[in-house]
Formats: sequence, C-alpha cells, structure tokens
Amino acid sequence: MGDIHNMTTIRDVARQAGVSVATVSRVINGNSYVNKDTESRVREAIQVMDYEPNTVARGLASKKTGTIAVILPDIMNPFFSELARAVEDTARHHKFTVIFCNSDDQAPKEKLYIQVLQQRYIDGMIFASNTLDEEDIQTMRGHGISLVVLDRAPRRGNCSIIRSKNVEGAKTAVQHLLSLGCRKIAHIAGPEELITAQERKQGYLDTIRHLKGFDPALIVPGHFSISGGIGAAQALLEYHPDVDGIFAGNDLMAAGALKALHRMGVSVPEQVSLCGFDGVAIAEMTEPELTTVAQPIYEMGATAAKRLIGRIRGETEEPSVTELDVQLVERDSTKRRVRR
Amino acid sequence: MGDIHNMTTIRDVARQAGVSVATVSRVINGNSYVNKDTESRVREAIQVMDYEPNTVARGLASKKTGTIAVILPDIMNPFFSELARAVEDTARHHKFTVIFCNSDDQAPKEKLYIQVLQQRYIDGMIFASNTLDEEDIQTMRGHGISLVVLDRAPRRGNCSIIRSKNVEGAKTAVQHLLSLGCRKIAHIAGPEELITAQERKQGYLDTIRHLKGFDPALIVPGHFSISGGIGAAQALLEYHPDVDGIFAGNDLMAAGALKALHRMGVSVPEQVSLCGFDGVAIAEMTEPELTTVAQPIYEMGATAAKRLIGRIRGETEEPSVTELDVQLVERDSTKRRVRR
DNA sequence: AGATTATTTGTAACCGGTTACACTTTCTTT
DNA sequence: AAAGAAAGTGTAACCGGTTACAAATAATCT
Repeated sequence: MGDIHNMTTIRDVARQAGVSVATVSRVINGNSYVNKDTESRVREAIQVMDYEPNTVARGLASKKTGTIAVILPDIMNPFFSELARAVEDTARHHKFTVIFCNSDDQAPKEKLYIQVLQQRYIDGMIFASNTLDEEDIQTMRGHGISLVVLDRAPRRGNCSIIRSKNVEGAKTAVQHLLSLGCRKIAHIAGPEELITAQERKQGYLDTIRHLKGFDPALIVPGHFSISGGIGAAQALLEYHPDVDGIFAGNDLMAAGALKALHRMGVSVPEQVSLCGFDGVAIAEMTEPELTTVAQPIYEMGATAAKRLIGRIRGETEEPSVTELDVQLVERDSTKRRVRR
Repeated sequence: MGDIHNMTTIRDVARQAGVSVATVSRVINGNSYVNKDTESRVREAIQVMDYEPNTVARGLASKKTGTIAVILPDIMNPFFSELARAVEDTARHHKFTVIFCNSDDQAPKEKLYIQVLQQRYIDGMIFASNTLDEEDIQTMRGHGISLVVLDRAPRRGNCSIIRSKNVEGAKTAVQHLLSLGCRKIAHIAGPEELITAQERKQGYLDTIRHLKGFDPALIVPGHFSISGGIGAAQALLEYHPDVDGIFAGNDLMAAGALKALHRMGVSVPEQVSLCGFDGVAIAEMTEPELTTVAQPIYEMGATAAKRLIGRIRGETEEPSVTELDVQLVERDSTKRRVRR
C-alpha cells in the first residue's frame, strides 16, 4: 500500500524555495550564476524536503550517467577480483557506479555487452578482456564512451592503456631460475591469443632460446587456469622428467603445477624450482609458497579507474599509455640448487 | 568531429514505418493490441534503422531499469566472487545488468549504497552483507525495490531469504572430527555480529558443550580472514598445545590456520585435524587439501538472482525462505587418528 | 439489426532532470 | 553619463521513452 516512488522532484524544491527549476538545477550543479541568498534558500529547501536528484532523469537529459563498466574474463579469477575491487573503490570515491561483466574471453559476449552498455549511456568502460577490434573502439568513440584498456595495444583507437612489463618480468623470472642453477627450464604458457601470455612467453624465449639445451617442446599450454597448470605439469614431467625449473605464465597455473608435481612425488623446490606470475593472494597459500613476478594489481585497477574518470570529466585530454613495473617476489618454491 | 550520440529514436522508427510512436512502443513491449501487418512493418523499420531502445529513457518513463545491485562485503573474498559470478550469469540470461558494491561489512557504506541505488531506480537488490535494519527494508519497499537477502532473517520486512544450514553443517563438521578420534576440538570463529558466524559457532557448541573436556576458551576469533586464521591458530596452540582438532568457521580462516600450524611445526592431519566451511576453490589448493563443509555457493547466487528477478517481474508473489543443504567434503586435512 | 465487446491506432501528457535563450538588474569602463 | 560586460533568474523546449485516453473499426452477441 502507500505510494510507491513518491520521491520529491526538482519542481517540488523549486516551489518550496520560491524559484524556478532552472535555478535549483544551477545550485545543484554549480555551473552557472546564482545569487548567494537564493542559493542558501534553495539549499535549505533541499534539506527540508530531503531531496535527492534522480540519476536516471539526469542521465537522460545530460547523457552522463555516472556509471562505468568493467569487462573482464572472470571475476572468480583472483587477479580480476582484485582488479575489480580496486576499480570499485576508486569509482566510489568519485561518485561513480560500476557494472561488471564477465566475458570468459569470448568475443560474442563482449560484443553483446558493448551493445547493452551503449543503450545504457555508460560514461566509460574499462576493458580487461580479450578481443576488442577497431570497429568496437570506433563505435564506442561514436557514442562518446571513453575507454581504458588493460594489456592491449589497439593501433589507432584513441584510448588509454594500462599495462605491466610482461616481457621484462618474464625475463627476470627465467633469469632467477637460471641463477639458481636450473639447467632445463620449461614454460607453462597462457592462451596464444592473449597478449599478456604472448609477452611472457616472449620473455622466456628471449632469455633461453640461445642457451644450450633449449627445446621448444618445453613450452606447454596451461590456459591460465589451475586445471590447465595441472595438466601441463603432468605432460611436462612425463616427457621431460629431467626438467628442473618451471616458469608458469600466471600464478593459477603455477599453483596447479605445484599440485601436480606434489601428486607425482616431485618435490618443490628441491627437484624442480617453480615461479609464477601475477602476485595474487593464493600464491601465498600454497605449500611451499610460490615465488612469483608480482604485478601491482590493485594499482593497475585504481589507475585505470582514475584515468577513465579523468577522461570522462574532460580533465585528461590525450589518451596515455602507462607501463607499470613488476617485481620478483622470492618465496619457497625456488631455491638455489647444488651444481652437478 | 562527427556527431556524438546520434542514435535513432523511437520517433525515427515511427516515421519510417508510418505509424505513431505509441505503436512502435507497443510492438517493442508486446503488451497491447497491434495488427499483424503493422507489427511487421514496424519490425522491418527497426531492422532497417538498426534501432535499439534507450534504456535510460525507458527507465525514466517506466521506473524499471533492468538493473539489480549486489551488496557484498568484499569481492576479493572467493566465496563472494563465486556468488557474484553466479548472480551475473543469471542476470545476464534474463537481460538484467548488475552493479556490485563492496561494503566491507560497514553499515555506513551500506546505507550510502542504498541511497545511491535508489536514485538510480534499481529494480532490486541482493544483500549479502551485514547490517540491514527494518528502516532500510521499509525504505526500499517504499521505493518499490525488491530485496533478496542472504543469511539474514529480518522479522517483518517482506523479502526473500536464501540461506545455508549453518548449524547443521557445523555439527556435521564437529561430529566428523569427533568420529576421527579428536578429543580436544577448538573453534576459530567468525565475527560475532555475523549471523552465519553465530550459527556455526552454535553448531559447534551444541555438539561439544556437554562433552567432558569442553572449554569455552577453545573458541577464538578469526574474523573470517586468512590473517585472522593465522593469528587464531597461533594463539590457540600457544595456550592449548594439546588441541587435536580445529573447526574453522570458514575456509579462509582454515587456510590461515593451516599456514600457521605449518610454521609452528604442527603437522596436519597427524597432530591436528582441520576442517573449514564454505567449499571455496582455495580449499583445494592448500597442502594438505582442506576438508570442508561445502555450501552450494554458485547455486545460492543463482537462486538469489532468479528469485529476485521473479519478484521484480511480479511472477513470484510471496517472499520465500530457501534453506540450502551443505555437504561435508572429506579431504586430507582430517584423518582418523590412533586411539591413545 | 442494434448493442456490446474486442482490436487497432494516434494524440499528447508525463517521467524528472538540463539548458538555450531572453530579459532584467548590477557593475565596470571610458 | 552612456555603453558594454557580468550577474541573476525564469520560460519552455528537450532528452527518448511509456501510457492514459479517445476514437475508429471489426467482430460477436441478443
């Protein structure tokens, strides 16, 4: 019973304050001349009537909804949940609301989201997923939707990019393994189509290709997932039982590999040293704890959100590319071995 | 350059099809009489002009935005990221969009969110967080916002509730420990103010209170977090080195406890059997893997979303309470011990 | 056949804001 | 003092849909 949706409107406030709606709007938005006295009368009326401007109406009129969307592969992946948390925190501080979309790295889902979000007058979008072609970027541009992309480098689309030094990080990881005395270092790689996976593989290759004993068969796919890491480690040890070092393209695969190695009775780090990439929380939960190349995940998300909101507000003009540093975090899964 | 936001509107379509906007609207919504021929003319016009109705305008006019919000403590907690994923998947299938809000279990943040979301004409809300008083519920009711609550039992607010059998699950866990031969079973409890934590503690107490050797000091707080679990286990073993079984109120604390026990040189399950609660993925990543009382997390989220959308659409009338079963998953962190 | 009901469609108000434009009043400037 | 610029405010159109109401036509009922 009782009226539903009986909110007070800007016209109610205007009447109460004895001014026009335009004046109330001006007071709220502070973007035009308003007399001091008038302003305080209006503010009082707003107080008295407990008025809150309606975001939907405002969105229709101004085409700015104070909403951003984040498209990511899967919120259950701890890397992305941390990223999501960072974005949400930052957005909240700037009075923005966040819509999350899981794409599972499937282009059709992404396209669908882009379409749905455009109809909703989304102000901007953070894209942490896979496919994003020129056309999508142009469409969004045409709709006035700002864009910040993680780990992707579109050629001409004028959007900001936030990325980590993947090649460099991978090199650091492999060099670390080499410095420990590992002779036969394998790589569990992420999906071929993902640029981050490509770059980490590249770093591995760059470091190891010219060394004796290098064998392309030491690169096995692990799909960036735990189960993929398990399968990869199994296959690896089956065909190359003398592997003494593994660089996994992310921590999830490293954790999976660790599990598999344990099941096969291979001890880490004594027999095999293992290094991951990302620096997510679960890397500390395993036994032994995982050495990893840590990205500043929270910072990446926060930076992406800040950058995006800056562009939406027209504060930041030109799109920029930010490359964040990664850091080797040495833990128990890698250890100096005796030279044989 | 180029026009921004030059979308085709319903009036464009009406003109193209030679009908009025009302007719186009009727075709789109299918809620009124429309002549077959007229309808196909309109549909063709929609096709030709590549028309997509504007969600914001529709929201203003109808006060239905096709958006639901999920308020949860922290998306980085794997329990909640799985829940979030389930909600998003389900919502997407029903063409709803989801806004996520991290409350950190802080009432002020929750209140703020509720306010912000009301201004946005949210259709409904899934509440998986802590505080939610009668007043909030009434406010939302007054604004026509449907509500589904996880693990909370508001007295009169007419909202649906999804919950797990926490007391029963906790009993199962403790009985399991007892059946293994544990004599001194401790409990690492979640925050006092959370009903789930209370219930799990209750189950522990109900099972163990009347047994000889029961000691209230065996209940230590762990704040539902990994670090809390670490601290709790340390404190526990320091004062009660003869503890031989631990039931942790969630998996995160169990994982933390495991870590602490390992650092202290206490072997699991040989010296201490350890059981968690929730059934999140990381319970399988530890070494040894954690025995836990698994909740059907994904199902909880999916059910909550389905229930909510049902209520929004007016399909489900009365609010309902759903209690989901939990299941003991035996893994390596608990093992039968030799009777001494 | 006349009355009643079901179909079909259009007109225009409305949702609750923003803002272009016009107009008045109050400085500044020369 | 006259002219131009700045400050202050209101009117009304507009954003892009939904929907109450009215009116016309077709179908069904006594």
